[in-house]
Amino acid sequence: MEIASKYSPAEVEGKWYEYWMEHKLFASKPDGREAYTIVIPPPNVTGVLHMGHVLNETIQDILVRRARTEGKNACWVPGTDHASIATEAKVVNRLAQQGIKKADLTREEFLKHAWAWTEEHGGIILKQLRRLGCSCDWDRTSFTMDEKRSESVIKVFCDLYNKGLIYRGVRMVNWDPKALTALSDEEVIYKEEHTKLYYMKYYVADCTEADDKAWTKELETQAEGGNVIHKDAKGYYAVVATTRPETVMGDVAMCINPADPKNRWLSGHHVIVPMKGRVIPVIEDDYVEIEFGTGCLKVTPAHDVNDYMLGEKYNLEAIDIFNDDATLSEAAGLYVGQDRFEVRKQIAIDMQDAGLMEKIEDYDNKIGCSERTGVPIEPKLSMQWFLKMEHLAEIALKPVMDDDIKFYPVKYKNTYRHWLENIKDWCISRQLWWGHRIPAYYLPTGGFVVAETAEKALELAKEKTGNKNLTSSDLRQDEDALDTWFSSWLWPISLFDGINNPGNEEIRYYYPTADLVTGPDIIFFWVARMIMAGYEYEGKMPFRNVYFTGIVRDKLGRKMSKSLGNSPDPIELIEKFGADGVRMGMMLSAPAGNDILFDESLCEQGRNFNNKIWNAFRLVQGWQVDGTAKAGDCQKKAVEWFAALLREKNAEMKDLYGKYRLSEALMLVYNLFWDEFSSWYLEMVKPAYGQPIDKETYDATIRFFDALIKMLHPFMPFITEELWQHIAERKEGESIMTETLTMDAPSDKDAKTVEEVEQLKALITAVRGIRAQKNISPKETLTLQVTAGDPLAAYAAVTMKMANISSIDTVNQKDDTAATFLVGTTEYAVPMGNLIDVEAETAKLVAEQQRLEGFLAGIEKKLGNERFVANAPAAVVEMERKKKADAESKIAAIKESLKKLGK
RNA sequence: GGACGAAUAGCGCAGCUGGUUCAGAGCAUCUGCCUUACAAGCAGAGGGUCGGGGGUUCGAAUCCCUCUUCGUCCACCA
Repeated sequence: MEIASKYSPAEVEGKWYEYWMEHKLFASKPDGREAYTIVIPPPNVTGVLHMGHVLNETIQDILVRRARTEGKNACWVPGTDHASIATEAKVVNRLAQQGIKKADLTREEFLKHAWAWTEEHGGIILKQLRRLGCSCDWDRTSFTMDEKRSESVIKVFCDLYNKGLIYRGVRMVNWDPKALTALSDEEVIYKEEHTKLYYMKYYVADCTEADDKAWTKELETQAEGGNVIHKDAKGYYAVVATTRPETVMGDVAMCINPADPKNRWLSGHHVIVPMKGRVIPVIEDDYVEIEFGTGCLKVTPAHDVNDYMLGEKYNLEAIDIFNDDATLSEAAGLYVGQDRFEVRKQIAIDMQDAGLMEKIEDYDNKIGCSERTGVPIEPKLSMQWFLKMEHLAEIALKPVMDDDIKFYPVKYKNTYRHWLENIKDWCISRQLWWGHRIPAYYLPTGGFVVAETAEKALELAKEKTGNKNLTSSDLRQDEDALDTWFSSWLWPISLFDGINNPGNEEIRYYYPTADLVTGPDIIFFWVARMIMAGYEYEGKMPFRNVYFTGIVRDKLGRKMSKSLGNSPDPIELIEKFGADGVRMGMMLSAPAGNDILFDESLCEQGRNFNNKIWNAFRLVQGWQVDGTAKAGDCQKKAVEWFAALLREKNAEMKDLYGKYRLSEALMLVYNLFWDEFSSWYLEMVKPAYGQPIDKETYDATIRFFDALIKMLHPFMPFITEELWQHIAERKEGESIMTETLTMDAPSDKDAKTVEEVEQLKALITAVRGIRAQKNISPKETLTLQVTAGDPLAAYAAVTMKMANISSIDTVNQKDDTAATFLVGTTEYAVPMGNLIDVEAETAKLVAEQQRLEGFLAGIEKKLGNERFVANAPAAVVEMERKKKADAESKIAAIKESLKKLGK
């Protein structure tokens, strides 16, 4: 059968994925085997595959497939996340394009649109995962808002409420004026921006005659370290620096530091809010930084977290001057209905015109922005639901600190600890419709009940009010939905229905899951909270190991983004290089925790490797097998060596997997296949053209090939499955995927064999090097001379074949015209006849001699150092002595050779 | 402003508790080859003194201090 010289992924990938699906090879049910579970970090239901997913999912697939080769019952559960803000925003946008405003729809109507959108776009990403070869148990596909998951969320909400961990209250929250919802602290990202610092005049409202006299005097003396008093035609004034002049309408006080000498004169006075004209008190608190701005702080409790704290402390009124969309409200009294940023510009102009602006400076500031919509968040007082975190943080900290749950890389333990130790209550309500609706029901008489269903709520309501005549229409369910992460944090439990159906067979079998693979950006959002929920609801960790991937960047180190256009479409890459090639390209440069600089050329390398495997197979597959022939010495030695090498490398692989050093594991098997197997082993056993191969060697080669593709399978599932069918007697329904890879541990003898062959390779390479230097064709046969005691004598047949040597002669005297070289301390010589270039050969030897003499001098110096000999361990000293002896004998050999050359 | 991490061949990286894997593989580069498995390949070669400085030690890429540069996270300086 003629096989193409180039591997064509497109022809095999689809076929095998179908085969795996058809035979339910990814499916898992609890059984007697050890479970290996991964739950997918659910991508947004309406998302599409990007390079970050490719990295993440490839790693998970490698781990899952590896677990299968170890004989474990591997279960990878896929699913998607409803991503409330992101999805709702997309739906709102689409409706807007159709001329529909969300405000004009009822909740039910809106949700109908949202579900339609979800069905239209949902699951695209899951289909794309199949192209990548992901071996998820698709029958288990879940959605954070499907029935079971929703039920779990509501149950947990009620439970936490009943435990007193959930409360409702008016607090300062992060308000997203675009999405019109509160956000958790984690959803706020800070961006550096160039802004202005406005210095505004607050005239003193209550300047007495005595004040005037005293201040006038101080103004004249201008004493160092004394009051800094401002006065103009309109009177005395304080200067307040702010980045947000538009909030002056909400000012209820001015605050100075009691220890601030500059502003002592203002103590106990009142000042007039510019533009607004309201008279406000000057209060004193050491929260105010003396050195910042003028040391005077305007206090706007409704619009700043810290001002809010001051407001609480000094019992100040909070005037909310913004509407939900961050336009100015009636309460502002000025600029009503205008946007906050327009007002900022306008009020600055107006103040300047009114002589109320002292100056404006440039200022670099950090602005908190909504993670989803990108708009600057507005600190806002509002009624929200919160989850107390103290207890949950406590139960989640210890297991990570104690390494019950291991983080890879470990540096994230610090990050984790710091967050948990400084945690604040979690704002879990969102003013959105797309999500799990909060199961709180308000009573007509005030107050509320929390219950899993409307029916139960009614019962509770009757009890609470004592009114038996209440009907469900008297109750009004809370309009808010829950934060998306309030469902994601249950994912490892809810996927196995452990909330609704505690202690069921599946949760007992699959939980705790084995490994979690995710990005460090969601360590707080998701990882930490899953750990909390895991201990709260299962009493156990949700996963044993967390593998944090890096961020995928382009080769210039920039984040991949749509706007930069530097993010390749994974599906296009797969079409170009094959899924196996893309997977390998991704893994080649993806050590845990480091950012990945992705470059298409890595996929090319992956594709080339596929081709290499393919061609190695073509070679083996084309051999004629002679059942009666005996294996030659060369073949025997080769088989013996490669068997030893495989055992060693397999053990190394195991170690690397254990440390989650997957790129190194891939590199190892890449070298093993390409260099050791293809370049060395196959060349050793390869029969002469047109000749058959003996059965013994052939069978061994097939066994090796089989082991190699099994080692490769987790990384490159498609090509390995394709080739496995040709070398194994596969029955319908069987797959390389479910084959276990068993191999003996390497022995000391293996180590010795491998080491000998390393020397042998050095010998062969040296001969080839001589050919390259002297321009001797590989086809031209040479002879080799060695002085007595050749340690590689047992491999003579291999040497002769690989270096094209006709005879290896043990001699006392090397040929005068030989090119010589050393392997270890053994000197070899290749007689060159008239091909020898005496000058070049001499130069080479002299250089080598000089190098060795330098080396020797270093060692002698070391050994001459009494303190070294006295203090260093005996083994180290012994080693140095051996090095010295070796160097000396090498130098002697070179001198001998030089003499032969007449130098 | 804190905390953490990183700096090793042209590039992206590995080098665990100091001395035989010690200066490493991969890609790239250079030279020679279309040798009938593979030019998406084969054979061979060059290249770094381990960010700077100081210290500990018989001995430092490895431990300590310091500086520089980058990155990440956290933080209420309006």
